[in-house]
Amino acid sequence: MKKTIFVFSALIIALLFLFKLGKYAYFSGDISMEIGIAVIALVFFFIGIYINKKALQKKKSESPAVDVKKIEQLGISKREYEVLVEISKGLSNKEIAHTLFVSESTIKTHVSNLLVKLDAKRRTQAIQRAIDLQILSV
Amino acid sequence: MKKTIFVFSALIIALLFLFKLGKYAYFSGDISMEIGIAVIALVFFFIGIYINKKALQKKKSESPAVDVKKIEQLGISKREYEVLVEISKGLSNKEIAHTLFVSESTIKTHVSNLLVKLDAKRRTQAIQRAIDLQILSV
DNA sequence: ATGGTTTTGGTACTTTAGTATGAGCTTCGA
DNA sequence: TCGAAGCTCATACTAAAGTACCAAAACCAT
Repeated sequence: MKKTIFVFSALIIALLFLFKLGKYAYFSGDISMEIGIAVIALVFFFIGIYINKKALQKKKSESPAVDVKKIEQLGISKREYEVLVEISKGLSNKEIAHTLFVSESTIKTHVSNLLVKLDAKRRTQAIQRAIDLQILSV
Repeated sequence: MKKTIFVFSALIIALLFLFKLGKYAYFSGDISMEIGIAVIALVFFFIGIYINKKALQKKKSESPAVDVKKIEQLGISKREYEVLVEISKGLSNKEIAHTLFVSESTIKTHVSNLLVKLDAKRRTQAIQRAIDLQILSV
């Protein structure tokens, strides 16, 4: 929002500046005035593109980020989240146990807790829920 | 590409038209000329936004589409793909059997075939592979 | 119509996944 | 320092998931 205000302020200033240019052009005849108008048009044309691009960049960078707040809200611990990530990669409990250097029993405990906290019956459903909740970066 | 050419042609026409407007404004004094310039600036400002938005829409609609060719290349049949979609929703074999009105045995057969064709050991891995291959719309 | 593919289904079996319960250990804030 | 919370692990189950192999319809193109 602050940036939007700043950009529009800059726009107004640019507009006023172009008014001055327009006046100078006014004294120097038709042809240079047409060039001046063309310059003004092009400048604002690219300003429009620039602002639009900036606005869309924000939207993009907002969506695929992992929502840390929701992880806390769901009461998911760091270790449980690590397990969740490995699940989403398609690993089995045994494989996850190896990559995290713990026993398979531990992983099973974490998975069971995850299923409760994510309100899922299976690990595949947990993946879907996590994606919906923007907890996992797809 | 055709659209781009068309848009730029329209831009040039609009520019010529605004030159005429500029000349009329030239005869009616300073104030109306400033307004004319402002109008020109605003018009091109929004034209820039519009063109940029159109260009980005194309990019977006290109990426998240399901790649039908790859499905064929992998030898995945329609029915098998249906099962794949249900798997990605987090359903169990029994649930998939109900939604597709067949027996659980049939689903197991489809799943086994899918795992081979997707080179996966588990259904969770199959989901990941399918997403990587752009076979599933995330 | 005949052969290839798809879809369907079954049996029998092995392997993962998931639940329930209990328990020892660490960490960290009140 | 005391308890709550998190991490760890085990046992003993039940329930899904997955494999292997077979086989009968259905569908589709030559």
